[in-house]
Amino acid sequence: MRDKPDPIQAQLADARRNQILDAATEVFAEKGFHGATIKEIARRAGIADGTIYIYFKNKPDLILGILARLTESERRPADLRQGLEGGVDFRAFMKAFFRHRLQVLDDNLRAWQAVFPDILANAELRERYSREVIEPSFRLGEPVFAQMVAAGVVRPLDPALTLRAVSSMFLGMLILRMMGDSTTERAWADLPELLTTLIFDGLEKEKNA
Amino acid sequence: MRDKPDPIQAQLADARRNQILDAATEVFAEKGFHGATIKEIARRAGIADGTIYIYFKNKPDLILGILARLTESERRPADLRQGLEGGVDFRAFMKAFFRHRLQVLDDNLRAWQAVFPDILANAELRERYSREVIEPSFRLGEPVFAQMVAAGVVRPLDPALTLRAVSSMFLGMLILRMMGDSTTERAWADLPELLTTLIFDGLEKEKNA
Amino acid sequence: MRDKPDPIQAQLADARRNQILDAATEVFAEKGFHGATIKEIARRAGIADGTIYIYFKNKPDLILGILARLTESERRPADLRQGLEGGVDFRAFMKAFFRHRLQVLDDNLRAWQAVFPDILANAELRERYSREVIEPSFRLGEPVFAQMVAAGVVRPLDPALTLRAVSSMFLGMLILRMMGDSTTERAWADLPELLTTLIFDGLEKEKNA
Amino acid sequence: MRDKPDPIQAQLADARRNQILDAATEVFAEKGFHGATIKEIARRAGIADGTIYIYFKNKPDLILGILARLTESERRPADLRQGLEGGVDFRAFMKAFFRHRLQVLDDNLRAWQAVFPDILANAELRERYSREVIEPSFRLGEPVFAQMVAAGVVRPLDPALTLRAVSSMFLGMLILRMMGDSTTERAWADLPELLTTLIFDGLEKEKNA
DNA sequence: GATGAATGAGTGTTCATTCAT
DNA sequence: CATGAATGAACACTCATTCAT
Repeated sequence: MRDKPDPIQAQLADARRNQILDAATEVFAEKGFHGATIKEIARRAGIADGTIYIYFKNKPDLILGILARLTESERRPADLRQGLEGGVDFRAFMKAFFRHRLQVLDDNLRAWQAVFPDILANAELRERYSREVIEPSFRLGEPVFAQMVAAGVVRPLDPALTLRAVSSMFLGMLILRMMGDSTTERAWADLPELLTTLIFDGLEKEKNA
Repeated sequence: MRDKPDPIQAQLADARRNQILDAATEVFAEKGFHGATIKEIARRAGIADGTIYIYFKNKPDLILGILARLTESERRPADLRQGLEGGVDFRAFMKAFFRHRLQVLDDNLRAWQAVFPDILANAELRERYSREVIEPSFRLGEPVFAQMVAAGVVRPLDPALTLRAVSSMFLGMLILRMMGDSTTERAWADLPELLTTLIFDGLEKEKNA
Repeated sequence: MRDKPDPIQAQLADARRNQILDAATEVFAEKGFHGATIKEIARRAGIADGTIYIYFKNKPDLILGILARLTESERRPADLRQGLEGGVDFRAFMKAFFRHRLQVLDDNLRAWQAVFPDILANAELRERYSREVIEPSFRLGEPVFAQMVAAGVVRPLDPALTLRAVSSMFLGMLILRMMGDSTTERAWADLPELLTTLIFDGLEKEKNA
Repeated sequence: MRDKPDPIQAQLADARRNQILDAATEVFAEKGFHGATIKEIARRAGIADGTIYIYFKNKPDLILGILARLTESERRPADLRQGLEGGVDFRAFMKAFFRHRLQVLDDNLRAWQAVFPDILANAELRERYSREVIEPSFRLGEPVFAQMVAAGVVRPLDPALTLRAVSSMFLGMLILRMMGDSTTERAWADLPELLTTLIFDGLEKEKNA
């Protein structure tokens, strides 16, 4: 009644939260935020409607909950040692990094599908996500890229814009997946190689003959 | 007394339709499809609620109307002569093409913002758009790219995937704009150059010293 | 410009009114008063929506118009000479009268179908029809029946009630027709004989052996 | 904790359903199906609008609900022993049967008023009611009447038609009640006797002097 | 007179949210 | 905590009616 119950209760509560968020993710992904009803989410989670409101303030809060799990999962640092053993090969690092990003996107596809349309549609959510996730992420990446330019590893391009262009490519591929493009889905495993070639080497043939 | 009225009526009706679609585009872009109410759209268009239903079957039909205007506008062929004078320089062509695409995206930004979240959220719309716009567009581009590979102009990459990757980059940049990213907005005019360098020349520095 | 146009105009106007009432009768009969729309009635009459409002104050006024034509048609006195030639046979008169009533009901079936449900549903119409048609009709019939009782032609039953009972039978048969009962429809021609036997002679077998 | 709740819940739900149907019957009877609003029905039932939709799919479903209660109530078999004690007097049986039918009609007057206009107006409902109630009822009665003809108890008339004629009389009297005819209302108790005389003995005076 | 585009009041229905049990 | 019946605000949509042409 004082110390013990807490951790157990907390774990149970956490399990419930995740159970609800799983159901919400499914239903949002299938029908969109507005097409989904609390009733359906509760049914899918195997609980009563009202129970959802014990764990979440309201329906939009479910989106925030999914988004939080999502950003946390995306934030988990990659283990990029694979493919980087023996030497500071930037091309190889890039490919490993791309592979990791694509893997994470693929893992979270349903969650993105659940959350992304509403991020785009809802001004408040849009600004919040921009401010809290996108901008910080770019702010982190820009000096890194600038450093690489300075080190002469990559072509001297505008860091902010280049970063956005490369990120856009992943964003765009994610959306193709969300649109159900089967070609993209089937070839997902080939993307690290292809994108690395495209971005690192360029389309132009036989550059260094 | 029999010939004249028809075209005039048709023109008036067309004007009304566009007036309504303009208002709908604004409101959908601001509040999303479900956040927007017919009342607000009518108010914004300066007409009565009921009038909308003379020109459109129902609310979803407004999205289809916006989408139709959008795809028509996107379909209009580019005049790529600028920047292509004097020689068949593929890099220059690519840049001109990119500039045109970006221009069109910029012109239609509000319409995309109105329509895109719902395309992602709504399975029916998603499939329809995939089938009617995206797939045909890729089907058109793939042989062109394949030809360029065969001609030795570009590196031998999988056409379907490469096309998707490049398209994704534009899709992604569009989404960054929709997210309100000010950097992307400010530098939109620099993108043709940057993206061309990135994709055609690659990130790697000094490839052909 | 003063005298001549009038009758012609009046005739045209009358034709239009009837054209509209014909269409309204059809549509009301098919879909009921509320299920019918002015648009559909106008379309069926081959005119524009607004035109109806030149000839009728509003939608309920159409019901009154149909009802007026109906009561007028029902009021037209029967020519009961057929079957009454040679002698004052009351049974024969009754049968002739029944035949005439049934004929009129059959002629006006569509109009009844159009008008009757709304008479029942609408308190105002109900009271109006009771006051203006039903009650006067009974008030007319009661002394006649009373006279026949006095004359010893028929059994001494309460005139008001007996009249109502007999009328009810026709009302009920009309409703069976409106309900689509095919037996009643097929045997409509046999009804005068049957109803006369039933009411005049009674069910009981072989009364006067 | 598992057995009890169910029956109690079911009973509560049933009470709610009936509470709603009672209110709907009143409002439909007063204003007709289309004149009645869900708001008014809810107000009359002392509940919120939305609650109605927990128990009924939609507004038409309320009519079906009233109709179901009505047909069930009409189906309850009569206890015809009264007036039949001591001998198989068919005339007495008929009178008792008539009395019972009239009693039931009187009991359900409001429900009939609520439901009947819409049965007449609505083709779907009309067919359904014909098929499910009227036709089976006649199919049940016809052989009974035919038997009585065979037994020589009644005059040899077409069973199907005679049955319809007699039923029509009750249908018609019900409609006179619905029309508000005060004479019919006041004399309702006298009807069994009168109708029996009319139908069994016939109008003709002194048949068996 | 005739038209039919425009109007906007009115309503059935949904569904997020609450709260008594 | 869990439930799910009840709530009622909100909204898409219809359609009788009007009126400028």
